[in-house]
Amino acid sequence: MKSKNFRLETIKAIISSKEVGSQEELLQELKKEGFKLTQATLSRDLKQLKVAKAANSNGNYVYVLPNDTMYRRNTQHFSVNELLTHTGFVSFNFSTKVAVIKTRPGYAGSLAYDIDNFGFDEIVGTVAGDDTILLVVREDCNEAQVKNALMVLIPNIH
Amino acid sequence: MKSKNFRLETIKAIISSKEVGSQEELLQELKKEGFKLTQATLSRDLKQLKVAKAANSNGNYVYVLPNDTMYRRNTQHFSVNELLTHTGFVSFNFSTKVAVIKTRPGYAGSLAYDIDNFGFDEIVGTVAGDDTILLVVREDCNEAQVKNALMVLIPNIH
DNA sequence: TGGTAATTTGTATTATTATTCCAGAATATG
DNA sequence: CATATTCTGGAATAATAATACAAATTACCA
Repeated sequence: MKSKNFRLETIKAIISSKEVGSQEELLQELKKEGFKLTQATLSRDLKQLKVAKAANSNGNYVYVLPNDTMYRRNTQHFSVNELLTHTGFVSFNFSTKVAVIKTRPGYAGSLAYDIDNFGFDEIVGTVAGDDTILLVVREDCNEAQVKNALMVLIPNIH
Repeated sequence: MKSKNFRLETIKAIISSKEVGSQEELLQELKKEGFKLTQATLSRDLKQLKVAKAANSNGNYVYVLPNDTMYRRNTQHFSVNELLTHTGFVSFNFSTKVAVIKTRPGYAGSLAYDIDNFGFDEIVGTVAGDDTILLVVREDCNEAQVKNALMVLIPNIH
């Protein structure tokens, strides 16, 4: 029981201390630590550890340790479209190149994040509190245009 | 600029609502939503979104959305061995099938987690507070055995 | 508006990872 | 101790995902 668990611990330790991009690479690191195993076994280990591989901000793929939030799913089964709708949106107001979106408490951040991420041409930037988002609108855009654009993320904006 | 961002949003929506196990599968879902694209493009999308793939508790591989904690690395560069050592361990005491580990404040949870995960035969279960872990020890194990076993995780336990 | 730069995409190919089959070790268990 | 269970390597192979390259599309600016 010792050897395997120790190997798994070591894998976690390696992954959490340095960026590893492939199983080959990880095998090398493990070899350095005195382990001898094949890619097949490592693949099994990673599966058991639920280690994931994803791109980092540098555009490299790296292994990452799992955490519970990763696996959280929207239990309520909405359609994809409905899902996109559940943004906590409450109201939309416009005033001279500044738009204000009110959301349900706590929703402002994530909605603003989505808006930022979407990269709307019409929107210069956003600032979010807990239930309010300020949108700075591009000079040559009007309320209708902004509303229209946001409809992709907030279908019930009208 | 619209089409792609909308596709990315949809990918996130799909992944966060159902378990998807391969890019092929995800392509099908996207097709259902009216997108037409190739595996190559999807691969690039997933890279950009930093979507990860890992095993879930059912032994299936699923895509998971990234979260910041995933990418946290131990910046201080310890050797793997040193890393395994930094558990916040402070002291170990034993009293009739119950062991008590004191840790530095805040470390009890993660150490207990590691202990649980290791699956020591000698340990029936653990309960952790903020700086204290209670270990319930198997009837036929003594202090030395437990200490010995734990040494894998806490090299400086002696 | 025309033209160039930058981004996005598909195709084809390569790289990487998961799994299979199987037999032999290693470990647990009673 | 004997048997059952788990683990592993070896050797492919199947499955999956990443990318080089060129074409197409879109953004941007004088």
